Amino acid sequence: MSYRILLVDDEPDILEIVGYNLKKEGFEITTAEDGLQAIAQAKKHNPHLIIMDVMMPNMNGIEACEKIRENPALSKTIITFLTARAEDYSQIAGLEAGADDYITKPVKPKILLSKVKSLLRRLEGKKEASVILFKGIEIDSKKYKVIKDGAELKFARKEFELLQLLFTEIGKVFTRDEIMNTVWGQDVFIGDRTIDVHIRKLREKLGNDLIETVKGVGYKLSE
Amino acid sequence: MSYRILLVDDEPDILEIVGYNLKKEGFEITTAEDGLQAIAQAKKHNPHLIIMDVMMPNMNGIEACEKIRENPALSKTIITFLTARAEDYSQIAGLEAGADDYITKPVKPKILLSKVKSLLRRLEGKKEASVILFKGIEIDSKKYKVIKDGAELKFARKEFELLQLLFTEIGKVFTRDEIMNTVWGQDVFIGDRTIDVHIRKLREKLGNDLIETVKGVGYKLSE
DNA sequence: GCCAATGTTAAGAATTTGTTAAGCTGGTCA
DNA sequence: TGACCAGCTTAACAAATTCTTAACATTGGC
Repeated sequence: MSYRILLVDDEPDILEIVGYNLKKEGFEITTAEDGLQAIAQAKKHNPHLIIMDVMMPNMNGIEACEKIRENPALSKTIITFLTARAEDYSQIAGLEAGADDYITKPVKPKILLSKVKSLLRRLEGKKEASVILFKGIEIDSKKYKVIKDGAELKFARKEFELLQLLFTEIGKVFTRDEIMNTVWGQDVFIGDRTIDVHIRKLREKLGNDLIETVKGVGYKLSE
Repeated sequence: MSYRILLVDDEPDILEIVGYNLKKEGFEITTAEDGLQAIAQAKKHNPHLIIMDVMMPNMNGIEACEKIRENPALSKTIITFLTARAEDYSQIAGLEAGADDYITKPVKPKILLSKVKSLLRRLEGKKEASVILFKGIEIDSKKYKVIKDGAELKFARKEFELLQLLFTEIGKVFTRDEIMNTVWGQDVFIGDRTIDVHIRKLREKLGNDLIETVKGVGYKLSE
């Protein structure tokens, strides 16, 4: 049996693009264009996962999420918000509403997929350790939060994703290629300096001795 | 980390179809259109698996396979031929060239996938032993790190790669040609002294009695 | 002892990375 | 709608490191 996913967004374009990508992977897709429809569809199809825009007419995503969470029949449904805010991930209201995760627009197929898969994996019983601790730095990839010495630090999206990548394997050298493919995606071309600039920002916030340059190869977390 | 697969065929159609199917499964795909390209890509990306057509311009698959097999850095790479001959596996010249398996055209996605997966399963067990220990020297190729007697030593890229090569087979003599091809690549021309200089730097850092000169032949780790 | 192969050294070429500031974009808010 | 803003990318230059070379010294096998 394949997983059922409910897509909710008031822009038909988004529904189409995201829907296409998910269908290609074998998921069963249902769609809705506002919060009210979303609730109706959720009841009808009992989806495993709901990907929902926050800003919508009739009823916004937060409210819809709360309503859905009140329904015991849907207690196991995972809810993810789609949000345009690329600023500070952790600030977004909505975890309180019972959401499990966030996906930011513009949606990148690769990231979307890996996220969807990782979310659905929970249903199979496997849990992902979403919090990593190293050198007094705590990364909560579920909440997009970084805490250093007890204080929360703010990271822009690319910065966060880059940091997250480096933390996936502490000490391992990530080549520029790997970094580009993971953070920017396969078919995005950016200049070499761009990665440096992001690394610099991370160093600015986390100190100079966390990230080590391996000249000619890439970057790594220094142990 | 996902598996890297190198696809080699002179027909772009094949590359596209097969590539599409493999990407869908989460593999990282690189492509090449003849034997020469294949060798270059293999060196660059160090794929886990190479799926290669036999008949190609510039350099055919058999030759390319032999070349790749000569490269110690690619010793763990699995090579599979794509062949139109549905006759008798044993007839096909090529196992001698070091190939691991055959896939016959026309390629059926399902069969391809199950074969690819079964081939890659072989690697699971071996799981890149990325750390080698010898004479109190520890080399971690993932982390680009060398530890001698507990202390970490710094190596520049070429130095590290040269050292890494020597460690791929302890005691084996590596000729200057082998060293050049592996560390510098096929089409780079450097003077003879260059290798010496790098060897010297290694000796400087690791002691004079680790690397032995075999005059007229090359270098090796002394046992 | 001769001669080709290798060792050594330091200089400067070449490459890679760091830094800064400016421009662009897309979203937000009045 | 338009001004504003944060985030991303780029370009240009600076700095740092690595790589290569050339010139000369030394070695070891024949």
